[in-house]
Order: sequence, then C-alpha cells, then structure tokens
Amino acid sequence: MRIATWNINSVRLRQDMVKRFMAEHQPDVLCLQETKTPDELFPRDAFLSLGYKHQHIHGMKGYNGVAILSRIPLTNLSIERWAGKDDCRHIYATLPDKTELHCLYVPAGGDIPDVALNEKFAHKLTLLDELSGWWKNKSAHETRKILVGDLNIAPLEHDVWSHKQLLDVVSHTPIEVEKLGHLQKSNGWYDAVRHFVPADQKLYSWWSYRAGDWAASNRGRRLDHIWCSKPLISSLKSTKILREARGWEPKPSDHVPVIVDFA
DNA sequence: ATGGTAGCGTAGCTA
Repeated sequence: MRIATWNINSVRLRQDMVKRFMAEHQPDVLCLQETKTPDELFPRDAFLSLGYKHQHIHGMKGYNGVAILSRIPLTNLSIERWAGKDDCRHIYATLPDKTELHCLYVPAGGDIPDVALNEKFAHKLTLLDELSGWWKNKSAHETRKILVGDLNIAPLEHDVWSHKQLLDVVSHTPIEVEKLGHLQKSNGWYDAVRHFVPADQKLYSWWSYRAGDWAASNRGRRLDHIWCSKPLISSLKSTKILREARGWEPKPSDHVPVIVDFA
C-alpha cells in the first residue's frame, strides 16, 4: 500500500505533473494540498484513465484546497472545518481495511511569529490546538489512522537547513514545534518518514521559489509529513522523498512528493 | 536588513 502526499500549488496548472508522478511512482492513494480550484473546476477526468477513480475533493477559488485521489475505494468521505473558517484544509476518508486517512493543509502562518501582531500566525496555532483537542476527545489511539499533508512546520533540528537561523522564522519557531508535538501526542501519532531516516540526517520536502538556485543553495525545510497511528507502525515498509521533482519542467511545485509504503 | 519567485486572476493577497 503506497501512500503519497504532495503540495501541488495549483492542480490545474500542474495536472500533467500529477499524472507523471502517478505513472512513474504508482501511489495507491495520492493526497494533494493547495489545489487552488473550486470543485467544479477540478480536473477529475485527467486522473481517471490512470485508475484514480475514487476521488474526495474539497477546494475553493484561488487558495488552499485538498484532495484524495485513490485507486482503491474510499468510504465515509468527510470534511472538517477549523478556527471558524471554511477554507478547505482538512478532508478524510476510510480505506477498505478501515484505516482512516486524513489529508491536511495547515496554514503557513505569515511572516511574523507573534500572535498579537499577526493574525495568520494566530490562526495557525489555533487550528493546531483545535485539532489536538479533537483527537484527544476521540481517544481511539488503537485504531488504524494515517495523517498526511503540508503541516507547514519543520519540527526537528535537521528538518531545516539551519536550525539556528530559522529559530525565529515561521515554520520552525519553538511555539510551533511545541504545538505540533501536542498534535502528535493527541492521537499517539508516529512520524512514519523519520522511522526510516535518523534524526541527525538532513531531510527536506520544500525549497523556496525565491532562491536563485534551489539545488545549489539547498536551503530546504521538511514541511510535508506522513504520520500513522500505533497499530500501523509494524506495517511500515519504506519511505521516499522525491527531491528530483523540485526540478521537474516546465514549472515545478515548491514542494515535492513524500511517499510511505505500508505492508 | 532587504528582497528575492510563484499562482490566481488581473489588484493584491497568500505562500
């Protein structure tokens, strides 16, 4: 069972790139973030011929938007709304073995890491708090669940190119790392990617568009994650972060696909 | 300390 997640930064602009990824890497389920399109304009048909006929999409005009594209049946298609907004950041569905799969897009949070000065940062922290409370209340840590998405936080020292230089930069501040830790604790979530890659090794899934030469400067961050609940840890088989996709022509996303294989 | 690029949609917001 191959699960993949990718912040695609416009699914309409990059639908051929999504198809390339599907053809070359054969995910059973692909979760997308930042689809940036209302549901009626989502290119559903483009993915049907490759076998992704089970589709759970939830988008809006211009911003955000999430999608689950699957070759295996999805049931209980659900949408959640957080922090008093209806901004298309969280959907989930049930896989045939009853595993609940969540596709999440956490707000980037703006530039200033201060809730008093920056309401986008406050929104980010509020959403994380609400999600933590939600899973805590469910208290069903022993059920099979997978959480994937652009969480817009790089929690570990080697999830960023320079821990010291990014301590005040939104995505790697101590308060965000703490909130993400609470989220992880709320359901006993386990980092399925770091399971395979030791914490002292650099690992990135995003490189800014603003760098002159992203590959040469290599100032990346690991913002995209795949987590699983405890019962799935023993099924973990392998992982891959598709760095090369950052260079895909003609116009790459600034994020690359993250893949985990489960038995 | 500053400014650098990209997408949507055609100004300015968000990332």
